[in-house]
Amino acid sequence: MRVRFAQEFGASLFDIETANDLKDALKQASQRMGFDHFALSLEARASDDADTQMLLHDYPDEWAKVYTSFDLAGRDPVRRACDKAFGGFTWEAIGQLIPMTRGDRQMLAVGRECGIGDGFTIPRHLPGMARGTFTFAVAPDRSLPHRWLVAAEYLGTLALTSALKISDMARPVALPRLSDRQRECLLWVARGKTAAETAIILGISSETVIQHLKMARERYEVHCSQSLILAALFDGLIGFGDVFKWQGNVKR
Amino acid sequence: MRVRFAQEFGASLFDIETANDLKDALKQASQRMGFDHFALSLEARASDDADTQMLLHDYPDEWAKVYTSFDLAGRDPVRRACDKAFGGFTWEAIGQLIPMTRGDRQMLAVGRECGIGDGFTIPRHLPGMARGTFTFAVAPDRSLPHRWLVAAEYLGTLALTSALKISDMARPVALPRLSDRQRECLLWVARGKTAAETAIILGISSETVIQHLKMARERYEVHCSQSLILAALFDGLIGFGDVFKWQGNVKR
DNA sequence: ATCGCTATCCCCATTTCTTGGTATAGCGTC
DNA sequence: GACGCTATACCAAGAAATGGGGATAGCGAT
Repeated sequence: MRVRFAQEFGASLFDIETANDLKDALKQASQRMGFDHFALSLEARASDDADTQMLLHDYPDEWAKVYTSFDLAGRDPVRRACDKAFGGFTWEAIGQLIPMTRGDRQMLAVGRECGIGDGFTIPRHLPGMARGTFTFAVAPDRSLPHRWLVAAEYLGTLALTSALKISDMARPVALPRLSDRQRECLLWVARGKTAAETAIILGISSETVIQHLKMARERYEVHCSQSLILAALFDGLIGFGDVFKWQGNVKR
Repeated sequence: MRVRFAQEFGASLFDIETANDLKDALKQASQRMGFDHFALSLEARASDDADTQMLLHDYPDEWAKVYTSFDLAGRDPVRRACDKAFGGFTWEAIGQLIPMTRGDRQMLAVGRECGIGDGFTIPRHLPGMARGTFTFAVAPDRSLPHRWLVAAEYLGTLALTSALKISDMARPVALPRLSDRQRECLLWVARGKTAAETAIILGISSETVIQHLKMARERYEVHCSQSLILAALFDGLIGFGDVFKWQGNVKR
């Protein structure tokens, strides 16, 4: 029965062509499945500054207002957990994915006061293209319809696929290209070495290392090494394995 | 019935602790669901370490031999399609995701000759950490059990999660804990702000920001902000979403 | 009520990064 | 050969980070 619903509703998503239609359909479906609210968030890389974000939700106004006006996105534990999970997770299990600070717990509590209780969030990522999340949530006095989570995982994915299609965000951006030397310097800096140390390791002048990093920053259009490292990491140019493994000890 | 199976089998995955047990369980489950074969592939990001790859499958020996000996992974259309889809896709629909060359079709044909017909592949990616795929396949003369795809999307995800857990068991127990303020400062620095700018944003003295960062570095036992950011990112204390959403009008 | 933790603020010396230049040499293409 | 691109190397000024000292106040728990 639930599988049937998921398949039929999923199929209907393919015909949807506007964000508004998608929102209405998702609202209906989420309530039909026993959830009180949904939220779809999609962020994509785009070549120019076209619209790169899509946010559809039927959260209480109060929560939306609090969330945006208090800059809560930056400390949202749900967002962080999304970088740690292959699939959907319930909010009560976030503590198993990431360390929860006091502020994190407080934020969830504020959410409850605004009418958002427990939730089930499905994170999805297309490297170099887009990232999205789909959340099903219930009111504070209710519990998640666990029997629907299997269908939710499926439908959340399809909803994000549909949103991606609608927003025409599917165009990948040309990734900045770094030379081997630039990447090598970047990697050693990411490992915590200074430019001078990197110079010794690579057997070149420290000025040259600085120049390589300078060029790399220009290509990524960032102005500090932190941003450069994060961008390269996000794009897959370097990986955590590259950074941590050389340290030998498996501390992390 | 299918949801029930997905939930029960999914729950059983949490207790699995070795790759062999996982393989046996997946083999059983995939056949129970009407598939003939499965394949799980997980690559944790590292440049040159064998331990960071996991490949579990029950494909025919012949296909596995052809695949590896001809290094077909580099030109596998299924792998390419994985970079384009948020969720599971059937192989017959690959043409809608990526342009199919003659070589692509030929490769699928070779697969059929080796006993692999149609398939349903679920791609998953954790930026900077890992990438994985889970494939359910059937023999050439059979068709995919479409009613099971909803459950497959769910179980494939859980299987990858389980594989990640298994391969990552050397994780340290006690993660350094940062205070909310420390994390907040760290986050703004990761976003490319200087300590002075962060101070203005948070409405505190720049000396205090510096102090918070100092403490955070001490707790993580690193001596530079780069290492601090990477460690916090790896541990899930901050996330890519936290960082990039605030980079002006998002380039990334 | 004391202890531990946190948040806030301050000073200083030194190192490192960032940005703006310039310059040489090699390599492949047109 | 001229042109564009890349890797290499150097200089200088100013901004920023790092590591070493401090101090006060609040808050919750034992």
